[in-house]
Amino acid sequence: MKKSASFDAPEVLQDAGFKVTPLRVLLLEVLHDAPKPLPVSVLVRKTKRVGADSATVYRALSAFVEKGIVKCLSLEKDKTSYEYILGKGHVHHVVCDSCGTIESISFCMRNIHASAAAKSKQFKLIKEHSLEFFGTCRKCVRAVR
Amino acid sequence: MKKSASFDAPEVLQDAGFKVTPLRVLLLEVLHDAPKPLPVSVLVRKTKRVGADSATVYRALSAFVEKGIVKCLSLEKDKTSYEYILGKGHVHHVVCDSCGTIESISFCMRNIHASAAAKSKQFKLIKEHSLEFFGTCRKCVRAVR
DNA sequence: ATAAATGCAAAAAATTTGCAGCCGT
DNA sequence: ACGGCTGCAAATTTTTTGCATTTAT
Repeated sequence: MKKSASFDAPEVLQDAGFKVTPLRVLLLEVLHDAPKPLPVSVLVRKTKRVGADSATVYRALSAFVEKGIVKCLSLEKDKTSYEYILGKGHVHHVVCDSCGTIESISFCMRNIHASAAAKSKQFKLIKEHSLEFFGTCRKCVRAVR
Repeated sequence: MKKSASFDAPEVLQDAGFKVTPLRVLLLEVLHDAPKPLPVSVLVRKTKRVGADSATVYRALSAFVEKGIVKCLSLEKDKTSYEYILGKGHVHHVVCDSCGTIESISFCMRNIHASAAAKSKQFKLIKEHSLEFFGTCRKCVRAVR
């Protein structure tokens, strides 16, 4: 298996003012290469190979979030996941309510923030949104038949 | 302070096949009367007055979710909340990124499931979605000035 | 009567913190 | 050399589970 050819994790780390350590490089590569958000459990497991402690992983993830490199989200109950977002446009997800499979999709809605702000009493300006879909994936639909 | 005049918690419980116990009645009323999702910590605290243990609250909440009476969601990191949904249409939320205030808003998007399904490879049919907005509420905008 | 619901205690899981030492810059 | 980063251990917080007992139907 090959690493992404064009992604330069050390550069991203340096640009964000971080040191280039083995854990953070690996963590960033794993996150960048994933086609969908990865749960903490997976990130902790994958970084065990460089001897990383879960506490360090949590700390690195928080640091990444602060710099806007990754995003934290919880699509499934009691399952926090992280997703690489730097430079990427807005991404949404579809979650399988049967097996938990997650697919990322791009989906653009114009003026949605303004429309939402118009409905709101307490907010004048809305800056972000998250949109997630739920359904049963083809594999699980087949399994039920 | 008066309880909602028309909401009959015992009836909802019975219809769902549950027993009508003090805790579950109170819990359901609290959830029903709230204009926004309530975090577990709040629900546990509010039900302490009938001597409820947090384990019992968790169990009741899970039971409610299974019957489709309430919905579980986590709008803020590491903060699981529950919201009454029985009979209500789709509700969305706006979260203040500064103080965490949550406002519920109604917001309808036609054909959004079909549009999303069209973008997806792994899903043919999408059944649900969640849409949450983030911004800074008027109070916090004022505070920063 | 009987099955569901509860309280209590204990366990398990998830996340955070303190601190001394290591390592990138 | 400095400060960020790390490992390790311990503390917190959140959620779940087992079990004997109570309670609604």
